[in-house]
Amino acid sequence: MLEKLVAEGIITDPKSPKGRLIQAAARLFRDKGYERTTVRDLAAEVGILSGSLFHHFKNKERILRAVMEEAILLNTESMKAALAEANTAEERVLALIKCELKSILGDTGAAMTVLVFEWRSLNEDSQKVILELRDIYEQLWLDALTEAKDEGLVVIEPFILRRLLTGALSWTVNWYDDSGEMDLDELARNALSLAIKHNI
Amino acid sequence: MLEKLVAEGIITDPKSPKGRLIQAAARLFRDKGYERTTVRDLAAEVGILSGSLFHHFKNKERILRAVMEEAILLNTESMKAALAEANTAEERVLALIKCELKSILGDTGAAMTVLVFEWRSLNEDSQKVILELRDIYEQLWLDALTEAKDEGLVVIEPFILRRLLTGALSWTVNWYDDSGEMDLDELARNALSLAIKHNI
DNA sequence: TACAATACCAAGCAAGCGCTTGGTTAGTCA
DNA sequence: TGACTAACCAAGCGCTTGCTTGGTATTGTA
Repeated sequence: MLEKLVAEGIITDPKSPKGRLIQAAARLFRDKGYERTTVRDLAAEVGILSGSLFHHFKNKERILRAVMEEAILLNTESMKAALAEANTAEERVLALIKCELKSILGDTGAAMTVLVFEWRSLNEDSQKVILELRDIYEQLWLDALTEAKDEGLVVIEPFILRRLLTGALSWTVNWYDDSGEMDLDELARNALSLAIKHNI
Repeated sequence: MLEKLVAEGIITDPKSPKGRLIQAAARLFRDKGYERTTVRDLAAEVGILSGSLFHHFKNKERILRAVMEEAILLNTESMKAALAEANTAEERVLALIKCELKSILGDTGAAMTVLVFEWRSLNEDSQKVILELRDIYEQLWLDALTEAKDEGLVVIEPFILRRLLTGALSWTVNWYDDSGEMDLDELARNALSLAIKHNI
């Protein structure tokens, strides 16, 4: 999946200098926030001097944009893949929940957290770019939830439900501990039970 | 309620210079973020020069702390009041949801948003102080949700449910528009239906 | 082996930052 | 009236910030 996107030039190779910089930026932006992270912090993290960053990106904000852009592109693809393997409406909703939780709590977690919490640090142009990518991503959610609503699995309006779920899921980054008792699948089932009325 | 807390010296009078500064800081910190808000921004907002801020607070971080401290104190009191008027477990959960939504989307919304999203800008000491106040606040939630679970209204473990709800509710600040079709009561009922199994 | 293109260094600039200092003004109350 | 205090000004200091510039290694390709 990742290799394919790298080969297509959609995502920067994480082993390249630029790719490693994007990864490091994601971590630092999540941990310290975009504003508190200096270009010197970023450079030190990949072992270069601060001025050398600007060989890879024209300014600091573009690094943030790259982090967000690649995160959303990658996770849109993995959601599509997960949807393709689900057979019922409920399975599709659960698949999306698992996918989003994995993206938030797993390897791309840093970037996803940045995507959610550092939005306002983007300039107008960048916001437009990311927004278009988000729309594609969100449409996958809306389609699945609308289908679930049509089948009577869900009572809340799909786009309201999605927004409530967005908050609930993205907030997990602030409390969920994957070394604790509850594994990610169980967390996903709990989240599913917010959305769907089971008859147990 | 507010007058009482002001009279007791728990909350700064919002009409005093210091109180107006806290209010303005809440708005600016929400809109621009703590880091992006300069002491010059803060001072200009209340019509003084930047240096004069430090007559009221020893440093910028203490302004953030004051914003958070007063927000949580005020809203803990209003939650207690709302709970006192509810008669069943379900009513109590709904009361807390409404209360939290009001605090996020109403007058204290700026401060509550700051409380949720600017946590890491507090230093260690301040985090401890605010954490103690949060514990009191969260215990009100846990008690209500535990009661609901005991009565079979809820299937998820109370402290997991609370955390999912925290995210869902606090995220509303990013999308809910009170001039739109859905009023706050309906939003609260939607949120309640995440938590509680109805037999409708 | 020539030669770009890529990746980086060394040094530092201009602007903005939080905060300090010493002093002034306006209001309160004995 | 005079002592006291809360609120603020005027000026600027020391530091950090994002970013620039001109040059140098390193790498891939023919």
